Amino acid sequence: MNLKQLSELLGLSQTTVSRALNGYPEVNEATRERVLQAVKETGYRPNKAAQRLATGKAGSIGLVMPTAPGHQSDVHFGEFLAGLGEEAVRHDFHFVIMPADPDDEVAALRRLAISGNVDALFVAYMRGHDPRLAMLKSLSMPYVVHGRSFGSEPDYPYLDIDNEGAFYDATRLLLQLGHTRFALMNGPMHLDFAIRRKNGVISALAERGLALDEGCMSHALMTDEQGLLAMEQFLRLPERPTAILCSSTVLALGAIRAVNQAGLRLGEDISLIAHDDVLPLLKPESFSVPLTTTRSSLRAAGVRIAQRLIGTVKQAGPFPDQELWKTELIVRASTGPVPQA
Amino acid sequence: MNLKQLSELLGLSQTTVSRALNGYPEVNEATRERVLQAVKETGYRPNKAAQRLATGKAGSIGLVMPTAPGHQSDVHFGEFLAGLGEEAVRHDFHFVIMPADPDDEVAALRRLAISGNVDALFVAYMRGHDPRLAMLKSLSMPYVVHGRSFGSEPDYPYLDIDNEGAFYDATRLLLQLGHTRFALMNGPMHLDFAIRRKNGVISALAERGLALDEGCMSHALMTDEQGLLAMEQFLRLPERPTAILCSSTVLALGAIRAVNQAGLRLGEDISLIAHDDVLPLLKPESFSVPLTTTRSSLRAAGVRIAQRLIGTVKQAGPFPDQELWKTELIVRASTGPVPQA
DNA sequence: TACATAATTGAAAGCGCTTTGGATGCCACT
DNA sequence: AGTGGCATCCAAAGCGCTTTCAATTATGTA
Repeated sequence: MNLKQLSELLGLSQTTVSRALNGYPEVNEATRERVLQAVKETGYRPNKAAQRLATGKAGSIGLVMPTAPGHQSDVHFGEFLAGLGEEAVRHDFHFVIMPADPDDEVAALRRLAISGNVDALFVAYMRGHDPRLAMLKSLSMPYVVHGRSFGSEPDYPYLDIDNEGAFYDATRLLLQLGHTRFALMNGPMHLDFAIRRKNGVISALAERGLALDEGCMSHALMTDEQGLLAMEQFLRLPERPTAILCSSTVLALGAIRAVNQAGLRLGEDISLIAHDDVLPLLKPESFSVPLTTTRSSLRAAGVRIAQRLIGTVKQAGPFPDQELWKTELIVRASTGPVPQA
Repeated sequence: MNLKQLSELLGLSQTTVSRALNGYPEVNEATRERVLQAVKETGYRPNKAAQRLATGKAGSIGLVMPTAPGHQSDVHFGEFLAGLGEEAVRHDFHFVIMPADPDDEVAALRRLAISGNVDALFVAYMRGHDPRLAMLKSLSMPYVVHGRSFGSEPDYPYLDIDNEGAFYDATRLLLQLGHTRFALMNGPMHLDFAIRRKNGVISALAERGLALDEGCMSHALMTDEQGLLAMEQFLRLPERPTAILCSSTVLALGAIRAVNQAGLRLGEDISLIAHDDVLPLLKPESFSVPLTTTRSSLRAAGVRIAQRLIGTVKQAGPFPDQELWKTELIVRASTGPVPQA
């Protein structure tokens, strides 16, 4: 069943049927009803390829999937994708996923853009001074960045969470509980969120005249293993930190294992706050000691970015260019007053 | 730059240029060279939408992304996708990803198929007696199943690993080491791979006149947390098992935590073999006690399935309909002789 | 009542590609 | 010279949709 057949069936022209379907105002409401009814009865579905050809819109958003060892199959990627997908499916949009080595990001993104089968780009894993921004700006294709790029003029469309604020608040909470010896378990140093989280911690500490020692900071891939290693290192320090800030619940997993192995009690000897992306795999509330977290749903961010991207392609109203989401600080049992030595 | 312009530039017809580009035999080699040269110089790229319209091929493969809580953002999904993507990008194929609730799988798959923007379907998370198979067969669209469906006639195209063989071999190894008390930590009961792995263990044990007690079997989502819980339960049994088979390295993570917490030594008091999907997040060789595993790369499976799917759409030679991959049994330090009581 | 205006609808021209159904010229062979 | 067979190439017809431009009818207005 195609447009022609449908229009013949209705005794209308293809033009009118097309307009009725696409919500054009110049078609009689009664006619539109009739068309809609016929669509329901016949099960007619417009041919995507033809629509694309005629409109020049592909109905898809492109994204690069980093694929080097370590970056590979990031737990967060799937969750984010679920968010994008949730929105995309409502608009009959789909994804063009291009796998690429992180070193090839700029080129991969350009290839994707000129490939002609995407209408918009989604960009993630932002770094400080990210080289992709300049390329994106030159591209004349809508895009939204997830995160930001520290050190670059913030004149590009993005959605980010307030990483600095989150870790500032978390640090303040621990300070109020009396802690003075802090450690930060962070993601890879070049990534934007890691930079901002570090800044948040540092500025909260600075207000009390405290500083974050180099030895009390780790930058690593956010895996269980790395969390364990980093925590073991912290625990070996002569002045053992009592307050740990952790960029991911995945890292926290390993970290807590180290704490337990050392015979220490979480929430008593050691307080820990982790950032929670709301991964269904790892619920902070069901840890043996429920985790205090800064929370922001990765999936919700995916939904919102898809909205903006698709909305822009469909020219459906203006969207804010920059959005900064606050995180929630949720206190559970992994934080407690500093132990009396 | 489009076909028309390119052909005018060359003083050829669109027909000839099109054929030269698509490898048709009836075009003079010299002409073809000339065309190829011009393509290089002008940077001409065929318009995908037009090709799709003309050929009726969308150049994409569709997949459903399960999205219910728990199933959500499965670690394995991303890794598998990386494999699919790796192959797809070589052929300028992309994915249409449709998120759907697992309860809605059949309908979602049908919607995807009739949406008209996919040429082939990829289906995963197979269950015993999977209801999707009948629907797929009625669809007249190529598809490949990852895994199989226990209890259904195996007359559909699939790629699976020999789950039964893997766990049979693993069990045999442990038997040879003298173990007699076994436990199996498995994935969700309804999933095909879980059924087959259980069968593998049972049949190896049966050869020695042993059986797998109900209490020594757990079926759960493959998360760290569930691994911990299951192992804690096993360790509380009066006749504590000494040999553990584990359906995932993620489960093993939690399981090992429980072992450590109980003050037992992995590879000495308790032997454990886990199935390793080669997730970059979790390398069995870098566990504190390196893990003995049955290994099969999920990513490689993704690549292969994409090959078959794309090859079928492009009608590039016949592909085997059924493939069963052997797994590797890799012995590391988490297995040892049964402790002398 | 006559005419401008608004409300509906249609015919037809693309969008850029593939492919069918011939052309054309050239050669070898009767 | 006449014929059939090849090797090349092309004109033109779609693929199924959107959209421009124009036609038709209904509605007001003077």
